[in-house]
Amino acid sequence: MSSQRSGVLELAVLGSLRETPMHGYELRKRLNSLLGAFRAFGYGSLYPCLKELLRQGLIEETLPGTVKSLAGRRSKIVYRLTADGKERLEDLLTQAGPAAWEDDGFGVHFAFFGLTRADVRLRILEGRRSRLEERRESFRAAVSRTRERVDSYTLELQRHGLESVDREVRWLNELIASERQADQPPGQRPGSHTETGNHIEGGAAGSTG
Amino acid sequence: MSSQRSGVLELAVLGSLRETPMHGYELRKRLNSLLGAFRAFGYGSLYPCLKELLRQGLIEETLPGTVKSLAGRRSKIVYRLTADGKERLEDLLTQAGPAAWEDDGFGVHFAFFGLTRADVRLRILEGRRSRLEERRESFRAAVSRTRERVDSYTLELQRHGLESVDREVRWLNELIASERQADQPPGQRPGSHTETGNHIEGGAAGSTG
DNA sequence: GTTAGCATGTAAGGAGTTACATGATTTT
DNA sequence: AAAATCATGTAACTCCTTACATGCTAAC
Repeated sequence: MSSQRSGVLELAVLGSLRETPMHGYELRKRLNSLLGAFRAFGYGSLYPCLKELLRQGLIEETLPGTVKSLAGRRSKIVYRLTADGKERLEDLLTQAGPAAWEDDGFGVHFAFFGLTRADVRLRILEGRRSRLEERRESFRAAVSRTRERVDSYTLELQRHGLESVDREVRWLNELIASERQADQPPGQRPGSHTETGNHIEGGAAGSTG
Repeated sequence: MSSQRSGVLELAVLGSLRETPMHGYELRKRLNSLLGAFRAFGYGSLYPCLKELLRQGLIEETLPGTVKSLAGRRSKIVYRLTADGKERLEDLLTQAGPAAWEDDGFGVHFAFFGLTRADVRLRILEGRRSRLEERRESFRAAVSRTRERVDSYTLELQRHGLESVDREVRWLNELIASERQADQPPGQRPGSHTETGNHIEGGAAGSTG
């Protein structure tokens, strides 16, 4: 009701505002285009979240005009991170616990990998992989356990699920290898991974379409 | 709290109990092995749901045959569908609305395709495909919109998402083709655009039932 | 001068989850 | 007889969703 303490939204909002101050409406569009696959938030989620973050002093309103020259438009409230908000974001980005391995959490964390420390990135990717490997094993067990007692749709569901999980594990393997390789040269710190830094390209880009 | 009116759990529980009467603990294991990829329910979800279904008269308790002489205290409660429960299940299985196209809903509906009418199966598969095609388009839009302004992780996330969605669309295409072929015998479908390129031989069409 | 879309919110509540509590039965 | 696991439940809570309400403003 009154306190959105954790969950994916807070991270998504803080992460987005860190890069670009925005007002709520725009934020929602950005978020939903960024995370399209995983989630889609409504205003009913966003505005209460912004309100709560404001109350906690993690973000602040900046009246239009002070930021970019929006030529006198009013009734827009542009939010940006405060110092506390940046600290909080750092905390969230550094938390590589189970929440970062579940479907939603992983998607959001990955979306902000650009702001995340290299060692944390690796821990999240590996945690996610373990999580999926568990799932894969339980799938395999299910398939072999129910091989005869089950109709063909159930079987197909499990088969397809198994294949999807398997694919994602391989994707993660490539990402992890890529991260490790980028981590090899001593002293290489993130900061400019635009074209030549620690990009992902080689591994995961199958480009088969 | 007190009423689990809709949602995936009800369908999952009714569908499972239709095939085999069970007690809660076993039901949970079955469910989580059946749906492993999509969801995993805890007892805190299941027992309240069973309680509510009982209250609605959709399921009933049946005492296990081997009851040890325990005055008033039963150790296992086996549930099975009532006539009303079967009716309700029919209803749920026939509902091919948006809820059956979202991730969770689709998984559960698909898991019980063996109990679902052929035309409803087709509608669900096609609805799901449309849903994913929408998602794919919004992904494509996002990718081309942000091609230059975005770091490589975000790009990779979108690329991977796009590929996953694409794969699932192809999977659905095969399933739909397979369903259509199994549906052919009565006669040709009038005015349907058959862009059917590849069908799934020995695939998911119900031959094992 | 009214539709369409931008922009901001609130109240109520859904659909589970988490943590906890307890007893029965099987295994060691 | 201790440990493990089977089995059933509840209270409190979380995180978000839905439906609603409102005003501004750009466009036709």
